[in-house]
Amino acid sequence: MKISQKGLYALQAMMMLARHYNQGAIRIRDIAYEEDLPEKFLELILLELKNARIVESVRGAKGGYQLRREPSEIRLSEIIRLIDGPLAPFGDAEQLRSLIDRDREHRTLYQVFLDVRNAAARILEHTTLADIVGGKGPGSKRDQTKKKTAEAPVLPMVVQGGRRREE
Amino acid sequence: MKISQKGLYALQAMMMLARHYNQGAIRIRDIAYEEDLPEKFLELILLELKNARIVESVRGAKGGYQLRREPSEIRLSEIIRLIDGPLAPFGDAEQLRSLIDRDREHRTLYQVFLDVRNAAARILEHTTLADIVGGKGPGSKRDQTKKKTAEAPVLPMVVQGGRRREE
DNA sequence: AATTAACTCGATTAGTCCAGTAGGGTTTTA
DNA sequence: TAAAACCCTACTGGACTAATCGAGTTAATT
Repeated sequence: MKISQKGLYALQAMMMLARHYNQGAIRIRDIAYEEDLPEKFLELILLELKNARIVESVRGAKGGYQLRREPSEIRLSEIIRLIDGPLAPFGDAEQLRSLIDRDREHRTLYQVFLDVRNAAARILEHTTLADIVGGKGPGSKRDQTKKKTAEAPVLPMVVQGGRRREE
Repeated sequence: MKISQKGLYALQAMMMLARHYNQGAIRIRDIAYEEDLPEKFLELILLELKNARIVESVRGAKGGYQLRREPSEIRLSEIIRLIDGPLAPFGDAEQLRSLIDRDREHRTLYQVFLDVRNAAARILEHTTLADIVGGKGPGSKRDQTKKKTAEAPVLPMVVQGGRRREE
């Protein structure tokens, strides 16, 4: 999974909206100015987020954009999937599972790809906007203490013969 | 990090060379045929792998390609970095660390990116060709125990009436 | 020595994606 | 009704992807 410039812009804009949650709609221009993003490009991005029902717009004078849900209810994975596609490093999870079933020669390789996508998913599904804006709320799991690595050990162990293995 | 078609070809070719380790050089044509890869394209890929000193070539009649090291000494991360670049989902690890230091507004976001790249690195640095071809080999530090664990689904994944995306 | 198998490598190409711009159109508020 | 703001389609230059082509070099075999 690759996060594009556009994906980064989307996340930055969403972080800003999360910081101003419940303070009314914010104009594209203000988001663009404060986050230093190209205004017209941002417009496109917010439109996509609106169509995905993650944000909502208020038209007319005094209009702008705001989140449709609490920041703690918006996962980073949702935004990234929308803008940049599946989390897997190759194809998507569904496809990888199918290849693991069907392609005997390469299933171990695809299993590694799936492990990588699961590791990414584990992080991005559990991190919400609230977690990264110093936000409120339950639903958040990230602890604020400083440590180098937060994730559970992931040891890839491929047993020849397509044996199942631990997470 | 995104693995391209070219990256997949590289990994497949390397798996094949690993399976025939110590059996002499193998012709591009044979690799292409057995793995069903475009021959001329594969030629380019093997050239890159040769310049990176991961494989070596034998010229002339009876020539071909072979690994320069044991399969257990070749990590998937090495091949992927060569063909498809850094493992991080955005930029590279170095750059992310720098952004975490310098960009106060977004450091939490970049920290998540770095967590994702570390999770991927943890897997890909520890998985070698030997691990995925059922090879011989010690040399890799994965533990040989197998535990039966039924697939851990990451999260039920809540879709709020939004656009459907696979994965 | 000639032949031939095989790698080497620069050039080219069609298609797609990325990042961003342009410019009207529509809706709402004052 | 006029201004503010979002809505939406179209376009573009550049980079990247996935190849292909073809001439050149090297080495083994006859």
